[in-house]
Amino acid sequence: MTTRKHEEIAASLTRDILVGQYRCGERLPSERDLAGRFEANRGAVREAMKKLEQLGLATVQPGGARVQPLHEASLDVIGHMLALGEVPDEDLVDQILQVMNGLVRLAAESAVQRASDAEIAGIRDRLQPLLQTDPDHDCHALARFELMSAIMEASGNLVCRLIARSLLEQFAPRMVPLEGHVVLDYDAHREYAARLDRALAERDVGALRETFDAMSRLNRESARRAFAAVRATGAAGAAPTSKPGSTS
Amino acid sequence: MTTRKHEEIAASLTRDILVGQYRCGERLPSERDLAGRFEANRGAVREAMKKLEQLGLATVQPGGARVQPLHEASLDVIGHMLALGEVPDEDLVDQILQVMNGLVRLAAESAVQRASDAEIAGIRDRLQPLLQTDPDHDCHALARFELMSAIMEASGNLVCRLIARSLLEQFAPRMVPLEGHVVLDYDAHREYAARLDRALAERDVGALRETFDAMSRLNRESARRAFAAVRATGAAGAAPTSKPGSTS
DNA sequence: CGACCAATATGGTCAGACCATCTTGGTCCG
DNA sequence: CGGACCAAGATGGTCTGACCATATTGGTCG
Repeated sequence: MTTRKHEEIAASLTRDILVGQYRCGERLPSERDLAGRFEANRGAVREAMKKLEQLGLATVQPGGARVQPLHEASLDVIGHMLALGEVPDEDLVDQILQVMNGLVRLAAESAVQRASDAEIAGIRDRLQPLLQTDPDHDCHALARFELMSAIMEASGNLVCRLIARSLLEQFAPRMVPLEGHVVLDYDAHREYAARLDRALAERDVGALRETFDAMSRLNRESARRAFAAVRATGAAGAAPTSKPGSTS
Repeated sequence: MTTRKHEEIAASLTRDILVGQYRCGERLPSERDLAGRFEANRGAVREAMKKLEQLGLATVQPGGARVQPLHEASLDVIGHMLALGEVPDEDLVDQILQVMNGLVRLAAESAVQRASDAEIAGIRDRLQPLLQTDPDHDCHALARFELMSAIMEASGNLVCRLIARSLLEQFAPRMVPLEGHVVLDYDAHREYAARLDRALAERDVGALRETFDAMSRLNRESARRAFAAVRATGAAGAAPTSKPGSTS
């Protein structure tokens, strides 16, 4: 292992806080204390505390560091929460899917209203792979990702892009354990892609919204089935039930 | 003097990057070089670089730090971008409003579908101040904020909450210069609040969506007018530090 | 019992050094 | 002449130790 003490310390403390080892408002051990426990110098502990503060999990002040309520944390905690168990928390994944779908919908609306014909055409090009009878799993996933990226870029909404990118970066790596259990309804995707193509061509915001809402339901249902499949196979895996939505 | 060298350095570098002083992909000066320029310890420069990396504005690697494309940055850059000028960028504010409105709409949908009757009642309670003929500016703003918070909490969607909170924390402080130029249509707000109240009571998702979309248009238009007002007054004056009477 | 104050603990900062790795520039071979 | 190769310098990463300002803590005094 690459002697990166501060990462090890930060990961340990992050996990301890997220699973409730340290309660909200409680004081964390002092930096010198932690340095002793982890057999590291105080600089390493200090960098770890900086990371905790950046994640919004704790506030570091002269006199001691205190744990903050989860709902005041940074968006970046999502990745750590997803990584708590071997399989991500299903409720949290559903929340992410809802937000992601909402953001893409918003971006698509902006794109339809703002983007040039060339940009719209670019999006529709990315839509072509989804219109074909192409059951290849990876290609389909890649096409969906590129479609989303194109929509985000054409939306001209930087805020939307930043959030979606951040969420996706934390979300995607943790979905690998479920990848094999996802069964997509390619026919439905093809149908929605066709509707999307038409809505884009005619710049029909209403149809766009309806289609994205339908795709949202499809994606969430698909994830739900994948979790059910994982539960059915991996009965031994025990995930600590840390519910999002917490104290006040 | 804050004597916090690393904050000063980070702020300076952040600003330089955001205004295009350093172009994307370009190498930043070395830590030792920057330490010399800012007459600071390398540790301070190092902490500043950590901050830049956390903001997603630069990647620090052995061999040098390089500037990253803006669309790969963290959501936290929004606050710095808003702070670039005396008055925030209008387009960026509109993007934020769009995303915030979308998030609240999503949260409200989730709340209507998931929350208990007591929680829905709690939201409707927060709606009461908006239903009265109460032209007080600050009270109205506070009521809208609390309504949003209640909806976010009742949604049970942690992701939504974290994003909205982060956005609001960066957004709200920068809106102070425009505060005095915002003219709200209280009648329209009252009408929408009534529709919202009805939609919540009947858990009518369709009506909820329509109302939030209408409120989104109202808020964006309100912001647009405020910017126009600022441009009209600030064009001649040098220092637009207007104090419109009441302080919070 | 409460207010006050000193001793202690804690985080914040700084300085200097060493190490692993990347960059850079020259050199050597084909 | 061009490309591969290698050594020297530069750069970030880490560690050690120390000092300072302030918050905490516990005792003391009124």
